Amino acid sequence: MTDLLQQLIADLTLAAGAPVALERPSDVDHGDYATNVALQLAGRLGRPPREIAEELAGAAGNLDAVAEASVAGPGFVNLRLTDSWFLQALRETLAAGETFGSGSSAAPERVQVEMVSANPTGPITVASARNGAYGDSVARLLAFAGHTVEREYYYNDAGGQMDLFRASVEAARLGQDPPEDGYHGDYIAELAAQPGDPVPRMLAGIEASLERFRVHFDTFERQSVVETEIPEAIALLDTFEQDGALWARTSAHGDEKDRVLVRTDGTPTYFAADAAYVRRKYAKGFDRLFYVLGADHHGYVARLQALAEMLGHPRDSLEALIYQLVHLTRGGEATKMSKRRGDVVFLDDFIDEIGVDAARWYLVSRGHDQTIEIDVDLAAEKSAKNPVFYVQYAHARIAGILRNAPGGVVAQSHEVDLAGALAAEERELVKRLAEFPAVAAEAAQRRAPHAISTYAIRVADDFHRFYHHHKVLGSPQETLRLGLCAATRNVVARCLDLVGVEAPERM
RNA sequence: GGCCCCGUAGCUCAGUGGAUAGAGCGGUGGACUUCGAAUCCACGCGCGGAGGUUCGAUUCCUCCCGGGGCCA
Repeated sequence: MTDLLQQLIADLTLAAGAPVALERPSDVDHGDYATNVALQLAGRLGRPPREIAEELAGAAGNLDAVAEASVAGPGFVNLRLTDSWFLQALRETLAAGETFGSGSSAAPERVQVEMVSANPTGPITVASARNGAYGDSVARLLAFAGHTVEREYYYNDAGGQMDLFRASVEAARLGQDPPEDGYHGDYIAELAAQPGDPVPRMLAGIEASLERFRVHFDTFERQSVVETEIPEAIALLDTFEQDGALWARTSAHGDEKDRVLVRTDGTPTYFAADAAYVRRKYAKGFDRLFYVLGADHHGYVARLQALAEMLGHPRDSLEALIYQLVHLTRGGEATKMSKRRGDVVFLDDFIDEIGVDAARWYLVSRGHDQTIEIDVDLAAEKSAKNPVFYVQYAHARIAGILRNAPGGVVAQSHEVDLAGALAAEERELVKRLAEFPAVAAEAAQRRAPHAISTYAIRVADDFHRFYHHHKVLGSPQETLRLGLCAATRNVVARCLDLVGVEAPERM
């Protein structure tokens, strides 16, 4: 929310005597902004909503920013704002520059986002790519909101899966079939062709794929290291012995049942490693822990939160971000997603087909609670029709206009001024840009990067419409319109960055 | 059997209490001697079903139906 909008809301709240929320009416003829506060107050005050609305409209009409305030429908107050308000709003976004919309968090935290975390038994798949695309965008949103963010990748370097993986590579070296349920595929043959432990090389390959995908990790954590701290973690938990095993009393902390930590034979469970890992994370000083998990892991959330609580942290300071699975189809037929059978779609192949920008956009432009269905053939074939290019084109188009500006210079924000009445398309675009801080704040709070891509399309839409109707260079309003272009470019570039997509100067 | 997610336009999806529910793709017809036509403009169809909560429900609650997932 811009300062100007906040000021307007504060003034209206004072006039109404109750918190006012402004919204954009679906029909612009209703005004620039509207509020339903009279409808909400009517029940509480026992008065007709229209009567309250009339009073509020009268008070609002006296504000400098308001050109016209009217009552409509059952008790909405519609506001039309003055051109000078729009000018100020534009100046504000220009003056903020790169920081426009940032720092929305009232209480910045140190947070860790743990994501992907696939064991290095094969290349990253498209399913894991959704984890990375979503997790990384949430991390970007959180950082933009003012939090300090670390991205971590966690993997099991010592379990049965890794033994099977190494055995599969070894079998390939000897020209034998892989063990039962072992791994195969071209990548196994490639790893077998090189000597030594294949695990570090596999991990390096995964990291390279993710870097190419613009998902960067600050830290890599190994389970073999975490496991050494199991005793310290267990000492801090609420435990009891039964049937010769050691249990965590997770049922007293929101989990559906208690969990075994140490089996009767003395070996720790995976859950014990989880406990050590959670303890280690908090010990590093994080206020909040994010686990980005596929929907098939939703059953783990309660026990992880139980661990947080037993370790003395609020259970909701450990947040699981659950995303639904990706279903790939090829020519309308479902493709199998079994990594061990080697018929899965790898991230690198996916990127080769549709590009990093389209891949990242596609994987976050839907709600994380929504199953994604992607026809790989269609995505590749129709990439030029992908909305991501529509948004990128708006950026490139503006870059072109600004290159052609006299001297290549755009006026400073305070030099931007009105030159006659603003056109409808100009007012709509300014309003759209003014929404950005609220959109970014809500996207961060809801951990919902798809709100950014949805918004970016609207910005591009408003800009293309503005551009089509109004000449920028050489017009009497050149300075103002160049300012509008520059402000739009900043917002579009920021939106693209928040979802990991490049903002091209030329296309 | 228990739990989680989802049913919105022909298709893929936005919309977590407001006015006439929006985009993209696909379809039809228009707009380039003009700063970038990868653009713009015009035209159609829709909230799975039944109750409840209230001034008002696609949105919140209950049940049912349908799709996906996890656990047992």
